[in-house]
Amino acid sequence: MQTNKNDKKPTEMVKSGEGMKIGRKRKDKTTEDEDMGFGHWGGYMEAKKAKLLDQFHDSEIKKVSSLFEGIAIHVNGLTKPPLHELKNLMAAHGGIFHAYQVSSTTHIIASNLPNVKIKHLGSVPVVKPSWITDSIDLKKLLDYRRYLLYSNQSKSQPRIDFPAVEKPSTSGFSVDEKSSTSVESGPNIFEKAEVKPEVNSVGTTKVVAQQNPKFPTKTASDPSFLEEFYNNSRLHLISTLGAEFKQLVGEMRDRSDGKFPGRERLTHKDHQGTVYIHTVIMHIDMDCFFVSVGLKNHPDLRGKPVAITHARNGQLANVSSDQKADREREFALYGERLPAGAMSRVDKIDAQSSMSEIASCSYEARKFGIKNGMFLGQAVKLCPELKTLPYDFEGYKEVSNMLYKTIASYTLDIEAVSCDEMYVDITKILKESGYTVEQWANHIRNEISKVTGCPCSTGFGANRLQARLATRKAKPAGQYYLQADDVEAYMADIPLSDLPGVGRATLAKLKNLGLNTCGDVQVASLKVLQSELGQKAGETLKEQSNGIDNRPLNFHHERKSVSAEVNYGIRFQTIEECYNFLQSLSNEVYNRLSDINMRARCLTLKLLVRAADAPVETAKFLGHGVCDSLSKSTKTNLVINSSQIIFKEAKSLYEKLNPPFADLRGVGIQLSKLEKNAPTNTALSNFLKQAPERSVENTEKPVMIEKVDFKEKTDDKSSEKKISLNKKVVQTKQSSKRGRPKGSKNGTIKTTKNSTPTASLNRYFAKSKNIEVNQKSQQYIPVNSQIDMDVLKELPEELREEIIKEYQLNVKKVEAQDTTSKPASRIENKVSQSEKQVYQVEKILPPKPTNTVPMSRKSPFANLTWEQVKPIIKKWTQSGDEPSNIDIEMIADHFKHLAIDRKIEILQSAFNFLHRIFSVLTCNWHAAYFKIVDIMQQGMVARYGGTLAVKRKFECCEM
DNA sequence: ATCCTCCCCTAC
DNA sequence: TAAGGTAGGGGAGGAT
Repeated sequence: MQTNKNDKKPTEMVKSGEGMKIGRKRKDKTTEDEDMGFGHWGGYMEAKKAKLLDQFHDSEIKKVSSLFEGIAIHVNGLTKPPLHELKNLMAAHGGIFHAYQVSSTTHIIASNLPNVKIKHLGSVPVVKPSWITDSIDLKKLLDYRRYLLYSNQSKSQPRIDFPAVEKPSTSGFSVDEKSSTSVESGPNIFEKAEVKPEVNSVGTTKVVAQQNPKFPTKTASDPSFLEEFYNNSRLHLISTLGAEFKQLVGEMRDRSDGKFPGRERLTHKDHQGTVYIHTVIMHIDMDCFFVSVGLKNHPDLRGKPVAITHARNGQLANVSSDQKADREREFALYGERLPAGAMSRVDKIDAQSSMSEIASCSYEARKFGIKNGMFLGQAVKLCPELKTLPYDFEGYKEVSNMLYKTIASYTLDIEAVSCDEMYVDITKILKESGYTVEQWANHIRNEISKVTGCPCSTGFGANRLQARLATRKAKPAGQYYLQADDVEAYMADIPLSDLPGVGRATLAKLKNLGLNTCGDVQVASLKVLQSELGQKAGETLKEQSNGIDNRPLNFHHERKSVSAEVNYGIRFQTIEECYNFLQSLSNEVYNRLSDINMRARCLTLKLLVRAADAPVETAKFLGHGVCDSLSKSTKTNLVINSSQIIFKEAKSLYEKLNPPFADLRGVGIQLSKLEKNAPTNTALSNFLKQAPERSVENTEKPVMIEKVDFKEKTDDKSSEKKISLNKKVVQTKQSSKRGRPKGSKNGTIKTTKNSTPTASLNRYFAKSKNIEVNQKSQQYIPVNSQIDMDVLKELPEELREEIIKEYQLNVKKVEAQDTTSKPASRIENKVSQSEKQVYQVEKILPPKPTNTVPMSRKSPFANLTWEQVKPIIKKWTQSGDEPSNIDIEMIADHFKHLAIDRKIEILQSAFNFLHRIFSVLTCNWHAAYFKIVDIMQQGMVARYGGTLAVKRKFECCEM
């Protein structure tokens, strides 16, 4: 329960999910090997780190026996053979592999487990991997009890040595939990571990909660809490799977070859149907997704009221009178905070009711009034014969993948909504195949049903809203096309609750206005709607009530924030526990950030704190109870790209909010203002590694000189003549202390054909040494300001003139020489010797008055946008032999990020670093200088919103 | 006016 | 027992 801190407006924290729930797939320690033959999907594999494609991979494994039929393993920790092999073995021998331990997991495979893990494994036997391999070797399913890693019993109890029970490995053999226990006579230590009826008739079966007092229940104080929580959280799974499919669609579109095997298979039936000219949007949604998947293994329950929950029974045993009193108190408080007119989830439950949430329920259950998100206790009151099924996260993932794979074989005009729902623009499909909407609907629904074994419903319309509302009518297991002519009439009777965006609060407000259907809203005053719901929401509601929806499908999803929050199991007894958890959460959220190769600029800490009048023990086991919610975000524009920074900022925000840690009930970290990380460039990073003294942190200030003293370069005789700056050069400390880059010898530059990018870079970096200084005079001077004809030629005429004028360049044509051994322009390689012309700077810029960045001075590139300049530089870098692999965009991007950092040292380092690179690229120290100023200014202006503060910040940065 | 922060609301 | 996450749209009200 949350309360707005300011207006104390009561709200109820209700998470009602439609149907699909699954848990975040923790990062598999194993990486699946490569592309498994799905050409269409193959490239995605590398990028996704084996997430969604795991299932596809599995499907490629040929089943050779049914040895492990009925067995579902979860591998915990490092094993020999490793996890992925065990996985493959299971697939090959008819077993099931669970990436997470779920309630249907029959065995945990582990080679060793720390105590902390053991105590939370519950009742599932932990078995050594050799059980699997030995069984395969002997072609018999061996009794796992010989392979137990440890005994689940209390240590005081004697370990019983069981005789091996070996069963023939006939294909129909099933090691069902119940049947395997029957092997033993009388009670034994394993019985408790194994008797766990999967299917419960909630109203009748009563299982006494078993809790080993030696192993107190896990809360967020436990280091392994986060992982276990995520492994069991349906909401987490829904979220992460949804995000993954959105990303998947984008990636597939990027990699698509434009061929769709499914679509090609559709026969052109002489185009007997209508040829659709107008856009047709399909909305496709699996019917009570979790239940449908669960029923695949429990066909006996088809047609019965079924719900997916964690809890197995609707009534709790052993509720103390204190607990009952607390519950009543919390429920009352809960009701107080409920928005006026809103439905409560707790008004039909009592102190004994289970508060396990129903993730999904069958249509038969819905007839009793049971809804997704309802507490099991309440549901059982509505329908005592309700059957419950445990979660099967792996199964949901598998079906989701099949669903998306099926649709993707027809089109990639897909907007992923969640793991079981998407919008598809089928206009092209209809046009090409000549199918009518109805023919297509039949076809695709059949195929999905065949492939997934689960029913789905499809709705069609001219926009997403219409398609979606059509699906409502189509459900369950049906299809409906809402035609343009019918929209108006169809909308009138639609209840407002059916509209997307109309949830509990909005519905209550509308109800108070006497509005119940879209028809009501159609004739209501827009002003009234807006004053009640807000500007935007009022407008949207009005439009939607008329069936209007102008939002196009979004095929490419771009993430705007990354977050991780936990509002369950938060019970800290010390501040250290709290900070430790914050650290875990920081790691988690950082991993997600780095998974998508981004960095952030803003961090928000979100806390749920027990309301002052709420009982300390919540009604729901380890729930958050009635809470106030607080949030606070960072105000600096600090680059957030490590878990250390995340933790530091989160901790600092926590200290600002400073709630009593014992009253914490929820913690979340959100990162926003995301930016793409500069793509990693191996050449560049290798280069930096090889020349650490020139890394960003160590580069020196730009060179300065007292007098305009020139002299010929000394490091390369043959190039000296080209350089007209025949003045005395004062060798500075800076240039002399710099390490010599690889590939250069005595500062001379070897030009080698087929040189590596790194060598190239080094070579040119060495050349940038030609910027030399005399530190007495504080003047900037480009000692090596050669401007190639080619460079000038690339620029537009006016710009060329402008540069020459602005820089007062008296360019002089110099006879080309043999320069193969000179540190001259990299361009010479692509210009024939006779054509080669090098212009030289004869007149140098006037002395710079101060050592600050001359803001008023215009860059030679000032009239060009960066976008215009980029292709020019790109051309230089791409067409020549060198520096061939420098990605100019990457460099610029890299610098933009550095440039917008507030820290002056970093800014300055950035400047120096960028300057070096650009000097190399342009062979024009001065142009490079101003280009960088531009880039950095752009970066800062973009970041700081063009305020005066930007200029001040920039100006005060010593360069 | 416009932006930023701290919420609320919604969807799955 | 129970696993109440996560991302995005948007608004109120203060800061600039």
